[in-house]
Amino acid sequence: MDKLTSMTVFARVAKAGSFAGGARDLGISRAMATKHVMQLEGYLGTRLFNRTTRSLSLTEVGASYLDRCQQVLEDVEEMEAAVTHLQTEPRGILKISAPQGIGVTHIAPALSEFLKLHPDLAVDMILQGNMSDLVDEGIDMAIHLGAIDDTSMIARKLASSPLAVCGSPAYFERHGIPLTPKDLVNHSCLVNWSIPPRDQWVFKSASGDIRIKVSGRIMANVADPIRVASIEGLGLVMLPRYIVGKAIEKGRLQAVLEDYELQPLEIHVIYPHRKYLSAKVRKFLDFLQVWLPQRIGIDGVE
Amino acid sequence: MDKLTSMTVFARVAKAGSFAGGARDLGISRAMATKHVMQLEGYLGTRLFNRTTRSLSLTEVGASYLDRCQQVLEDVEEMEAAVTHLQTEPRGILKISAPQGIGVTHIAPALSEFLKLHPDLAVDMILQGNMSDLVDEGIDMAIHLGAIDDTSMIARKLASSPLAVCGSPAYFERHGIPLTPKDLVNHSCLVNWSIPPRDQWVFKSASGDIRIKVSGRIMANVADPIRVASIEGLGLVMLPRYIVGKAIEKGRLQAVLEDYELQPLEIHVIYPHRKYLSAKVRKFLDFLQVWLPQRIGIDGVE
DNA sequence: TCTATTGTTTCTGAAAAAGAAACAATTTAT
DNA sequence: ATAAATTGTTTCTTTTTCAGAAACAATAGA
Repeated sequence: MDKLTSMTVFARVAKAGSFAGGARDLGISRAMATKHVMQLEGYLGTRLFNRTTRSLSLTEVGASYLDRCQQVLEDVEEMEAAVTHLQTEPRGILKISAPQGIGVTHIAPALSEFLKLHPDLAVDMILQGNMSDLVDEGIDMAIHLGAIDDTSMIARKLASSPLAVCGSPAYFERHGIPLTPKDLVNHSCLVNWSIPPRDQWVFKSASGDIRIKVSGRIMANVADPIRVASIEGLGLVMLPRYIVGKAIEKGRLQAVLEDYELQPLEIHVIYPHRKYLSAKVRKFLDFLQVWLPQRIGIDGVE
Repeated sequence: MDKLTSMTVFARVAKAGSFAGGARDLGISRAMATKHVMQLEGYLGTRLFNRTTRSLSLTEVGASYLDRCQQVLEDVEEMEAAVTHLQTEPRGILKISAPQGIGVTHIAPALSEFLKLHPDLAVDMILQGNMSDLVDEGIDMAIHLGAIDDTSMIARKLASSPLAVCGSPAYFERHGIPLTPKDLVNHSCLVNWSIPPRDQWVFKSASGDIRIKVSGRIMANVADPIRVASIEGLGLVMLPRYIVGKAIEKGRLQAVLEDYELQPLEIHVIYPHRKYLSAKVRKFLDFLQVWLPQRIGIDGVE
């Protein structure tokens, strides 16, 4: 039984505070979590956990072991990162997380092209993961929309896309066209709460920012449903041009409040702060940096 | 395939300079050595060795990996030592090396008694290994006779035993009894060359040390054959009392040159210099420290 | 009380690990 | 120079191990 794996399991169980939790985190069965830790205990000849049938606590030895364990696991990780850093050709699996909208419209096509250049590379794409724990999930990089606050990561700005407030012509026929941001409070505004600041739409004006708290009958954590709902006439949406561009072009949606400037949506890529960056991450970063600004704004969902 | 094992194999192969050599050192087949390294290479996506069918050299990446590898392996070892250090009860396998003579007469009995006290302990005893590479062989402790020079080890003096020059009455009848050390050059002296200073017998006298270079028809690296040969009348031996005591007592051997003082044979135990000492080593050291001085000198081989 | 969840054990199919033998390539010995 | 030995690797087979499903006892919460 791979000792490093057992150490990982042990550390995770300790962190989660339970075998079941640790097993879930790692995607293995409870049975295996137990076995790994037992193996370790057998090998070391000590209990690492005090188990009282339902609650775990680290033994004194276990606590001491955990410390060093984590250090060793980190070292191994860094060692391997250092090696893959020396590679020039991307290979292995690139695990990338992105919001659904841009993920489908831009990142996936970018990846397709990138994969063609690098035959030894594979991709694991996670759309709309909660992205709270990049490193926990083993994610190499994540696309992030809007403001950045997490400082433990490195963020690089890739592009920005203008936002548009829009609705369907049918909707405007029934409810009228808002002429100032304040009018929005009387409209049904469909919100994509995955892009901060969630249910507030911010307009720029000479007299400072105007924040409008909007609400409507649909909220979603991805852009597509509300784009569709908006076309169906269910309300207004504020979405980036790369999502609604085509719909506006074809007249299915109509932009409003165009005299009021909106803070463009910034598109960042964030990745864990590491001493060594693997070739796959390094090269795809560079690739995106060139590719995305070229494509953003000229496309849109059909 | 256990990654730590693979790392160990890789490090050993690199050290040995060949797969076959590394495999021999580790006691595994050449096939496995290859596989372990290949696995590692596959995982890292780089060659670690440049193999030109018959000669090995580390890749640039391989060299960098080796460094960190060794560090990690050391860390793991220390981590586990730290854990076993916290144990109070000896357990696992105590690997101990000793010269054949004292190994059989004293260390083995001591171990028997010690094992009775500690049910979770097992022993791996190596008699008369060349003991050059204590840590390489994974030996926990070694009994050493005579002067100590290796400083990378910790040595603790356990006891000392007087040496006796003796031969069989039949031998003396035929060749006469040596009256001074110098007479020895005309005698057949059977030498145990595993105890330094090999073929020189050193006597103390008022006018300084007298070193006599002796020679005879039998040399051995263990004491027993020359003890037996001496009893058979084949020559003189210089052996510790705990070996020849009984034979002298029973008249099968006769001590000579008793007016000349011999540097007593010192018995040390040496063990690797480690930050953490396992319970099995710690406790057996203490056990021997008490047990051996009590027994040495009162016994002898039948 | 009943239900859900925990840690562990048992069992079974799948996966792998390890070495023996075979092989080509190459060095060393005779 | 020829033979013998040694090297790294591959193939093949046997044995061992691994991993999860299911079952189980124990416990916490509703």
